[in-house]
Amino acid sequence: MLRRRQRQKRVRYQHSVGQPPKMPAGEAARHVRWLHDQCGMSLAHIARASGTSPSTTRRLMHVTDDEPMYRHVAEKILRTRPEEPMSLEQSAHVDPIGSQRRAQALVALGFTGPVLAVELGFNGHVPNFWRFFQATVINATRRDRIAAGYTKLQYADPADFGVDNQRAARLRNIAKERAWAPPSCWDSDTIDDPEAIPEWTGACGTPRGRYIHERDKIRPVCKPCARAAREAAGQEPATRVFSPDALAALLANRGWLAPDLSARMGLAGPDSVYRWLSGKALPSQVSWDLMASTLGVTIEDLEA
DNA sequence: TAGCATTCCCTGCAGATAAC
DNA sequence: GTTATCTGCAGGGAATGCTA
Repeated sequence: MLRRRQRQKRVRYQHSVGQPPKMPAGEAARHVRWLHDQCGMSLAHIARASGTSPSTTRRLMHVTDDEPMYRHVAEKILRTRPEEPMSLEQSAHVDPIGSQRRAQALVALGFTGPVLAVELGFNGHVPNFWRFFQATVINATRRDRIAAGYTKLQYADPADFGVDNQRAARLRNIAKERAWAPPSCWDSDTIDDPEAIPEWTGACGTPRGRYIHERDKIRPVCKPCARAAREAAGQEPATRVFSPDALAALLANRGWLAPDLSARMGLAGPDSVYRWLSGKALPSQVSWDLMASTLGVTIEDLEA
């Protein structure tokens, strides 16, 4: 009761001096949006820095200018200053295809994961470099770092970066198995085009390209040429491709979530299942078999 | 045997929602 | 209006399996 009287008294005083407890959220909302969009701060980071709740900062991203909010909360928000400014362009999400092709091209030259994890801006973290090939979006800063590293390395010799011949040959074999094209197969003006294909033969993507692959022994036959040859022959693809959509549909049919499947498969946690569902990782053959038996389907039911 | 590739474990972020 | 909690997911470090 006493607190209530004190609060009513304070509210009367605030009104009398022209500062009611609530004020339009517009100014605070614009400040939060500026900190988030222009300065690269996360909403939780803004909440911590201002001493408010994360849900408050999140709400302010969507309120209208005249929507009321508490003055003391708005003042905390307005006092918050940006940390480590990052431009909107730097934090924007972009298509990773061109960056992935550049990294693949450098592997095809014989550069190893540890070298590329340093030179392409992964802070030397090798697992993240290899995981990057499954990314569906990246930010513009990463794209620019990879482009800079590609420019530096595309005509370089891996030996100059401490890569011995044996390791370089192994990496070139890996690229070969995955049909990753070297820099010579890409043009700088088309490498970022999702529709572009690497030019191994001068006629890739056509039956003639497949013929040139065979004639000149350019191995492996690139995917566009193999597809063109299959289509010309009216054949279905022979390689197995795991389908995240098929897995998602099977889980939905059973009412299972990722943790349910991981528990039934005996995995330590749901992380791998999340990565299979998102397409960011492919299951090993053993995991694929186990997944199929756990779901009571054949491995073909999990193919694309 | 070295080191690459994959998986696991942990932490933190964002969205949704119930509770205060 | 604010806080607490849960879920899904991404990223970093470490461990382990695999291969040349």
